[in-house]
Amino acid sequence: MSKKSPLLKIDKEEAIFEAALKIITNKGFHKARMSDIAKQAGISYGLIYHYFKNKESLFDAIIARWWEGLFQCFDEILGTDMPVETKLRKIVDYHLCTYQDSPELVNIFTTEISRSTANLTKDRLDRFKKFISMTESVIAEGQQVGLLRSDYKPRYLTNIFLGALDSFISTMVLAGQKIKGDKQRNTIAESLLEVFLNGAKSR
Amino acid sequence: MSKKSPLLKIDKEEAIFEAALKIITNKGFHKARMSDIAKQAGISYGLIYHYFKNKESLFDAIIARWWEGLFQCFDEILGTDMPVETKLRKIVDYHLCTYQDSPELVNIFTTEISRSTANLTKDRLDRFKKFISMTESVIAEGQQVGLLRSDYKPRYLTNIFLGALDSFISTMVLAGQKIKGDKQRNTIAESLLEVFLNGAKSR
Amino acid sequence: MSKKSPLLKIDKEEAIFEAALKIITNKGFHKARMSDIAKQAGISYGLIYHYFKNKESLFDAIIARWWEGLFQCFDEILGTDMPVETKLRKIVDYHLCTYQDSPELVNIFTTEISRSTANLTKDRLDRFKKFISMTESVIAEGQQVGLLRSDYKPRYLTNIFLGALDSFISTMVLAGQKIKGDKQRNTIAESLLEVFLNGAKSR
Amino acid sequence: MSKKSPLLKIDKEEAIFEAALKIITNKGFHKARMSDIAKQAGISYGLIYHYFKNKESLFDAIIARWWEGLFQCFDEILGTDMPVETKLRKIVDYHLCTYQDSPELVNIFTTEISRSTANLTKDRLDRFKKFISMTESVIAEGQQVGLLRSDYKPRYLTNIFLGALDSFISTMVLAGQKIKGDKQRNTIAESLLEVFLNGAKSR
DNA sequence: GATGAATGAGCTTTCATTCAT
DNA sequence: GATGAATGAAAGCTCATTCAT
Repeated sequence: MSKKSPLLKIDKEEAIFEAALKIITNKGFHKARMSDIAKQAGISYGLIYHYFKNKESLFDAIIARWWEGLFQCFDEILGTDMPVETKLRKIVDYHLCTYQDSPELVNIFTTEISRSTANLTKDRLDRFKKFISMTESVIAEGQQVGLLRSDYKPRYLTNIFLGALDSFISTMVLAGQKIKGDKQRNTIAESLLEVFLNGAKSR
Repeated sequence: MSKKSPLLKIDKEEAIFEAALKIITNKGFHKARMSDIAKQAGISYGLIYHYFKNKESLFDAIIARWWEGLFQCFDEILGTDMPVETKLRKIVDYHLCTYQDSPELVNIFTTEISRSTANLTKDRLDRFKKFISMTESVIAEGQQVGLLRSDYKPRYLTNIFLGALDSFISTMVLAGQKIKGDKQRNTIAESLLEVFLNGAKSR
Repeated sequence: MSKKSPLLKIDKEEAIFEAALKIITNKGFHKARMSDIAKQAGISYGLIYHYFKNKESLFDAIIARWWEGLFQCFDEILGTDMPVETKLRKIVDYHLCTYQDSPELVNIFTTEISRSTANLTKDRLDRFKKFISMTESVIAEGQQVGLLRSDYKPRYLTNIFLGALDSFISTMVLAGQKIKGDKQRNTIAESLLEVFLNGAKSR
Repeated sequence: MSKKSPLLKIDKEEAIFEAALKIITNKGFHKARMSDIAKQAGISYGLIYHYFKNKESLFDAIIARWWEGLFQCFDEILGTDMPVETKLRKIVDYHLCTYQDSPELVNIFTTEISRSTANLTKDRLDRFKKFISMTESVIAEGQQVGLLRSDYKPRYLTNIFLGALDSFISTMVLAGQKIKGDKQRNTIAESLLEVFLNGAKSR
């Protein structure tokens, strides 16, 4: 990149990663060219293949980063006795925080995975289902403890919960909006949760 | 009458349309080949170009059908004195009914337009924004008449509403679920609306 | 064409012919589409194939008309005792008169045959060579009777003669100029001939 | 040094250039396939696109080489006090020398540009007109200094001059003739000029 | 005769991937 | 590690030609 301080191996891989994020966000996976990514990363395109097997695996690496963070989030949630409200709040926070840090990562997840049947491999779908069902287990717990109404299937409430969350993010993605600071992030999280909890609360 | 009841002109165009719906749903717009579509429609691929200028305009025709129905739905809603609940219900119904009739159409809208920045042309984005803002006007009306809480921006509530709706559909799309009959459709519509209205109700 | 007076067979063939002239002139043989020609002729494109075997033979028909006129011109020249100046003048006149009547015909001959190796079939080349050699025989006759200098090969003088003639026409073709009336045609013919005869005259 | 002396970058581009010259000469621009050119150049056809944007620009590169040489020739002519005969001789020489070196280049210019309205873009036509008018300025100078007769428009004499020149070359092109050595080239140049100067001389 | 829907070979162009240097 | 020249499969699109009506 710069003449004076050449990137270390790990930095270069990261540079490619970031470049891919940006390009895939802008053009979509199919229209993103390896040469675009290389140019964005400031390297020759042949070099990408030293760090990533091919375009697909570069894509997988991106998706993996999303899932790793998310599943780690669930590790801190599942099987604990923290209140259901807090668990849901943590799920919301993971989405919003990641969006704050790397809107592109969330965008790619939203556009290329969570909505696209086209890019779905077996692996990707499995992880997606796992995510849904882990969320559903939190919702179900909420029904068991009497926080959420039990007259709807947990899957329905899960859909509504994740849908509202996803919609916020998608709208911001489409509009190119950034979350400005932690305060705005909190407002969004709170209104999201409150409407959901209120709407779905047991009575 | 005829030996094997050949398709009329309009039917042939419709056959291509349906084939495109199916193929694009399965493979996504970019991986969908014109030759796939032709094969699915049972015609030679050169013929597609008699009915549609190119791949893009075939795609546009698909999207147009979605928007036409939706905007017609809004024509019946906006500027009338029907209750806000009914208006929201009609929006939900349009989505679910269309999904019932043609899951592929809804799928394509969901995956290729409402979530994808890559396929967004100016025209497509404009229609999308129009849709959001018409929905928002219904939500805002709900706030004015005291049905919905006014301490959130109408745009927030709109996101939550559309997000929940969209999520239901996306989940069904991903899982390949069909809506089985009008009864199930009603159940979904009602639970969706009730949770939203309850969660967002003024107090 | 018109509802009231449908074209006779011969007229329709002529209409196609004229349309082909115009389209090929404008776009060149390769870019001229049969559908362009049909549209120009006011008929459906399938009908062209009732009158002409295929695109190539339509092209041949055009070229044939040129050659027929030209060879008829030579029939009136060769083997007669008319002065060489008159003979040359007749060759010039054929070119200019045809250009006056149908600039497109001359244009096609000039651009697609007399200059293009690409469109040269054996047949076409043979007729072209025949044309050159008949002209050369007139030039040679001029040398024998002492009108033209004999220290150059007849082929050289032929080239100069035909080149000057061709150049006039090509320039007019490129510039889209028409010959305005017989008077201008005469002026051109005379200056052409005078310069040539004077330059090539025996001394 | 190297195992089999691979072509340098510049050589490879030149190889494609030469291959294109040959193929376009044989088949014409429209029938010349990129794959033909690649095969002729001994490379894969994808590689052509590393060196030339597309077929059109490969064509333009060919034409550009012709014009560059020609306009350079005029640079050495215009605005100098060299005799008009010498100037005309230099124009003739450029054509004949180029033909000697690269008959294909001259052929393509002659067949695809100077005679074809089909391949004429605005740019190409402009350069062509520039060429005509620079020649005309030399002719006009000849009229002013009393070398050439002034009772004809300079444009007429220009047509005759360029026509004779062009015709020689076209005839050789069509017949596949080569200019054998400088001596033959001189003979052609001299006879061409003498006939023209003599025919057009002032008296 | 007349139409234009239907066919499919054939072309240009793109771009992921490889590999010699 | 780094480069970018080289490859060639793959896809969109065109259009001459056929043929059922």
